[in-house]
Order: sequence, then C-alpha cells, then structure tokens
Amino acid sequence: MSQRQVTMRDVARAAGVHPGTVSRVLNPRTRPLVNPATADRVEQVAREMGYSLNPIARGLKTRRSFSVGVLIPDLTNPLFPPIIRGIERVLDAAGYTALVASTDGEPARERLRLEALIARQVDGFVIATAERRHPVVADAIASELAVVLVNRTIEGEGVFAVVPDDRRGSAMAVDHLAALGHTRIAHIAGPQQTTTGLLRYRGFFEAIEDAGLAPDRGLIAQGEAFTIVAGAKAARELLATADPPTGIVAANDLLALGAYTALAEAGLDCPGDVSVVGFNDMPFADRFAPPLTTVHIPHGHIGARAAELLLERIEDPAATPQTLVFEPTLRVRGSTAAPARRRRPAGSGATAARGSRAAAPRP
Amino acid sequence: MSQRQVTMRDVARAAGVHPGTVSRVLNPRTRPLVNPATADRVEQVAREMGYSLNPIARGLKTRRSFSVGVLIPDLTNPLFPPIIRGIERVLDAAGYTALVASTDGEPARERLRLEALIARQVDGFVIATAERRHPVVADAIASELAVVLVNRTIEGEGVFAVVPDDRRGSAMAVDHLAALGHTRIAHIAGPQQTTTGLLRYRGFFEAIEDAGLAPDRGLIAQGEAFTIVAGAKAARELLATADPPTGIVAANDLLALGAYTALAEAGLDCPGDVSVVGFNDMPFADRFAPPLTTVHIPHGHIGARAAELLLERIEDPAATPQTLVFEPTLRVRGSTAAPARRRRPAGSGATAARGSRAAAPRP
DNA sequence: GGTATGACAGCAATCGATTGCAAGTTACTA
DNA sequence: TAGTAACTTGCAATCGATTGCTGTCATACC
Repeated sequence: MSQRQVTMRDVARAAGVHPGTVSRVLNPRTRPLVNPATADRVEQVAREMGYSLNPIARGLKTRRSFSVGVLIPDLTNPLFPPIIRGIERVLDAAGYTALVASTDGEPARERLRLEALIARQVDGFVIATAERRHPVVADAIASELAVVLVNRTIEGEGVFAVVPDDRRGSAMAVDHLAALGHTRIAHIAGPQQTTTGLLRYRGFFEAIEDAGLAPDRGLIAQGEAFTIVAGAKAARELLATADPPTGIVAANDLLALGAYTALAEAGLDCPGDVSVVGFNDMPFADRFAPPLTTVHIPHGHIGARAAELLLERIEDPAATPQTLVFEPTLRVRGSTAAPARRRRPAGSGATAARGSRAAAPRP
Repeated sequence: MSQRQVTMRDVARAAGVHPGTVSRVLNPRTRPLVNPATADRVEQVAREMGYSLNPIARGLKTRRSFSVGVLIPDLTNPLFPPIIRGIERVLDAAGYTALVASTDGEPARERLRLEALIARQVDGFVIATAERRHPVVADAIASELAVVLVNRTIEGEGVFAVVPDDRRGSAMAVDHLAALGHTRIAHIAGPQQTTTGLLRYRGFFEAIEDAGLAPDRGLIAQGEAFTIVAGAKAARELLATADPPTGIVAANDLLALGAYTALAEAGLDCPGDVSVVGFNDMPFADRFAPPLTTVHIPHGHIGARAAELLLERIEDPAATPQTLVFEPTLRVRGSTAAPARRRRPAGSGATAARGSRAAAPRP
C-alpha cells in the first residue's frame, strides 16, 4: 500500500551491500551462502523498509510464479466451491496462490484460460473440466506441464488425478433402491464423454445385473449436461414410457434436481411415487424438497489431495503419476422410500401436468 | 504449449527489424507509428511463428497486468458464483482476467490476498468483503488503487460500489408479511459491521413503523455471521420468547435457512406456523423445503456492472466515484402464508424439540 | 538547389530480481 | 611463510518487453 514500491536495490543501498546479496539473503535456498551477520543485517533493513519481493520480476527470471491455475467447468455448480476451498487451503500453506478460472464448459474458453494462465507463468494446474478424450488437457500433460485432474479424469497415460469411485457410488445408489424393494430402477446418465458420466453409468448397469434385475435400455436416459435442465428433460423421457420407473439414480445432484422438476410437473410425489438418488452430495442437498438421498464424496479432501499431488509434481517433475480414488458413502435422506403400489393411469404419455405443485405438498 | 516460448527478439530477427519495432506493431496504441507495410509483415511473421506476448515481462515494464483481483468472503455461499460469473463476462470481453480469491471472512487472510494480488500487479479490485469501517479496503482506496465494491459497501468518501437497495428490500419483505396479516414480525439481522447487515436491519425497522406495527426489540435477533448456523441460533432465540413471531425476515438466505432448521427443531411448520423471508434469492432458493420467499437481486448484473465500473476507473483514474443501487424485487414462494390462529402452548421456552423432523413432513 | 519537415525505425536504458563467475578475504596447512 | 581451500560478496548478464531519444532518409517547399 506504500506509494512507491521498495526495490531490492533500495534495500541493498541502505544495507550497504550489493543487490545480489540481498537476493541471496531473501531466498531461503541461497541464504546459507551469505555470512550470517550480513544476512541478519540485510533482513533487518528489508523488514524496516517494508520491502516485499516483486513476484513479477522474479517470475520473469525464474519462470516460476508460485501460483497454480484451477480450471472449473462451472463455478455455479455448488460441488466445486468446497473443492476449491480444499485446494486453496493446501496451496496457501505452501505459499502458493490459486488462480481460479471457470470455463463454462466451452472448449474455446478453456483453451483461452489455459493459455492465459500459462502466459502468467503458473507452475501447474488443477483441472476439473477433463473429458475422457481431452486434447487440451492431453496436450498440457504431454508438454510436461504439471497437471492434476480432480473429480473427472481422462483416459491415457501418465495422469495425476484425484477422483471418487464412480462405479462404486452408482452401485451404492442402486443397491439402496433395490434393498427398498424397487425393481424398475432408471438411470439419468451424465455426458458420456466425461469419466464421471461413463463410469457412473457403467456402475449403474453392473449393479443392476448384480442385483438380479433385468437390464432395460428403456430405463436409461441420457442427460445432455450435468444441469437441472438436462435432468428434467431426461426424467420426462423416463416418465413418458409405458412402464415408468419407481426409482431413479441420477449421475449427479443437479440431474436429480431436474428429476424433481419433472416429477412435480407430472404430479408425482417424491419419494411417494418415485424415489430419486443423486451423486456428489453437494451443499444444500439436505435442504431440498425433499432432502436428497445422494452419494457423498469428500469435496474438501479431494481438493486438498489434488493440491498436494500437484505440489509434489511441481517439486519433482519425475514424480510417478498416480490416481487417488476416494471411497464414496451413501447419505440416505428423504427422497427415497419403498415403492408404492402402482396407482397412476397406465397411459403411455404423462397426463397433463397438474400445474407445478410443490413436490412435497403441505399437510 | 510450444517447447520454448517465441520471444519478441525472435520475431524481430525473422522479420529483419528491431525488437522495438515489433513491440510497437503489436501494441494497437503504438501501431500507427510504424509503416503499414512493415507492420503487416511483422504481424504476419509473428503469427506464423506462433508468437504470444509474455504478460509477465510486459507487466514488469508497464506496471499493468490486465488482470483484476476479485475478493470474495466465501465462495461456498451460492450468492457469489453468479456475481463472479457476471464479473468474468465483462472482464473477458475487455481482455482482462479475473483472479478470484476467497478470504473466509478472515481479515488476516484478506490482507494477505490483497497484497499477493497487488504484488501480482493487478490493475484493480472488485471487493465483496467490505465492512462498514474497513481499514484494509479504505487503505486500498486511499492509495489510489482502482477498487469497486460489490454487494456491500463502506462508509466513506470516494467509493465506487454496486449494491442492492437493502432498505427497500427489507421493506418489501416486511410489507409482504404485513399484507398477509402478520403482526408479530421478527428480524434475524446480519452482522452490523456490514452495510447489508445494517441497512437491512434499518429498512426492517422503518418498514415495521410504516406499517403501523409496534417496534419490539424482542423481535430482533442478531446473527453473528451470514451463515446457516448463525441463523439457526438467532431463530432459536426468537422462538424461545414469551410471544414468538409468526413471521421472520432474515437478512439473507443462509440465515433464513438457519431459521428453517430452528423451526423444524421446535416442531413448527413453515409457513403453517411461521413464515420466513430471505434476502438475495441465491441459487436453489426455489428448491428448498419449503421454497423460499426472498428478496431477489440481479446477481449477474451486479457483478457485470461492478466490472464495468472498475474498467472505467482503470482507464480513467480521475473518474468520479459512484454508487450504483439496484432495485430488488420480491419473489414470493412457499415459505410465507397468512398467520394461523395461535395454537401453540403459550409457554415461555420452546418445548423440547421433537427430534429434527423434516420441515415439510410427508403426507 | 538547399534546407525544413516529418515519417520510420534503430538504439539503449529500464522494469526488479536472479545467478554463474570471479575477485577478495580469511584461515589453515605444509 | 608461501600456498591453498573455504567463505563471502560484488559484477554483470539475463529474463522479455517498452519507450524516449536519436539518426536516417525521402519528400516538400521556397
């Protein structure tokens, strides 16, 4: 907040030494090279003058910035803020700064962001926007950039990633519904170009078979994105079939919320008529109407571990690539219940929506 | 993603000109200084070589970075992501980059962030963490940094800010409840060191008087922070009084959500027993149980306008300070209704909570 | 035909810090 | 006591781009 920034030269002059010496004193790594007495004096003077190192200038020379880029598909998805918080916590402690950028899922914007951040000399990236085949990310990794993927990963070699056990999570959801007595269990799948979309779908399918239920293509609806709108659309398709499901496993909470919307439109009660399970346990999932049963993943930890992995990778470019897989847990709340006896007219299309009455009608 | 970065010197050599000339060509402002033919040629060569300017180096010389810092109290509060999105949209279009940092409301962390960003040569700040008397922010403004406050502002001169009309918003909430027939209307106030906390409180109080209701100190509970936990605590206090309110105006949605919690604990129904109004209309407010009636503010616009103001201020340091006040609107949803006839025992303390049964019991 | 005018483009210092190299000290050994 | 090793610290080039100043050259004007 000082008027003119104090430079290293100023400190050097004041302390009667050469700027190079000041530089050495202020860098822990080179500090031992200088006489302890001198070092103390310089440090003292620097403190008194309120000197602070100019990271821009330093970065120019060292090609390091002690900052890392964090690429997020959509900041307004409540899943990500806790992850970011976890990342920042670790980075902060290590003296790094996180530069958060959201890409809105647009590849063009993503490339732009990435390059802008590279130009800013970031030392690495935590990327949450990965798709299974992702040229931008693959390039980044190939070009020896330090990259750690979080939540989603890519298919390929040499990847650092921290992800939930997606198959297992889906299976938990299916098992839960099956245990409640559901036999017609549907899936609202996420975009299949993401590992979360694909693996949760596969996990769902496998679990259905393991539960001894008949797999049915008609019970799979493809969500076009991980959004409420896409979830509603997919759920409408499921409800419009001849023999609609009594339980829905959504590939994430936003899709599940979309299912809520579709159910309300169709005048159906959740969980009375249809049970819904989400994935992620995003913040506020417990406050929805009804509170969402969902697969919980430890957001903060995932972020923190990703940051730690990244720091390791930055410190040691030869570090062995590794993928950390977190075990999810099921949070049972109010959106799932035993299936009721079928009571809707067996028409093929959903009957005209009875207005948008709230999913949980008041007594 | 190229191996070694192409520098201006490389381009100059290839084009057979001096680096200085390349610099002039690539800067729109100085471009007219060079012969159009040469300029075209240089530009061509630069493009072919895949040259991209190094913002670090440029920043070192120009003390500009074309990036701005965005200080957010808490990224996990869903109010902020849409604001950030608005900011990014405008900044992007102007060729600037937003560096988002969250402070968790800790002054120490805030100062740290601010200084880290200043060191990174940001050209200005959008600050959402302001408190009414805020030394850090006041210093920043005083030291001629380009600063625009968003959502909250400070008390003082020469401030650029974009805020909602907090008094008016509170008044809308009160009027709504009064119109429904409520006479015992309480307020869960936000921290009074923030303008949002203070003005919403004042607006509440004024509106109560204007409605011809008797102001009652017992109907004001102070939230310690803008969080669910604080809201629950404050609401419990309100419910424990001899003559509890039938309507609650919360200073923001998180506090309102806390009120939901307290009501559920006390076995009370919302809106059957007590109506609740929030403030901000944060994302998902319409999905809660019950859907929250709240004062809506245009998050994206607020962010965008703040960014625009900041850009103006950066371009013209002599720009006149201005505060933009946005008119809020009331979104009536499921958390408000006419007061029921009093039917609870008139005991002074809340009776033992009947477990944490969901606020909206299933039929 | 000589000089004033102006358009171009090169030169070199500069932003603030880092670091290999070398010089100067000091101390220690043979 | 000369010689060498171990410390310290200064020197200066460097990272990549910007910009005031200067020099050059062609054109225009009288």
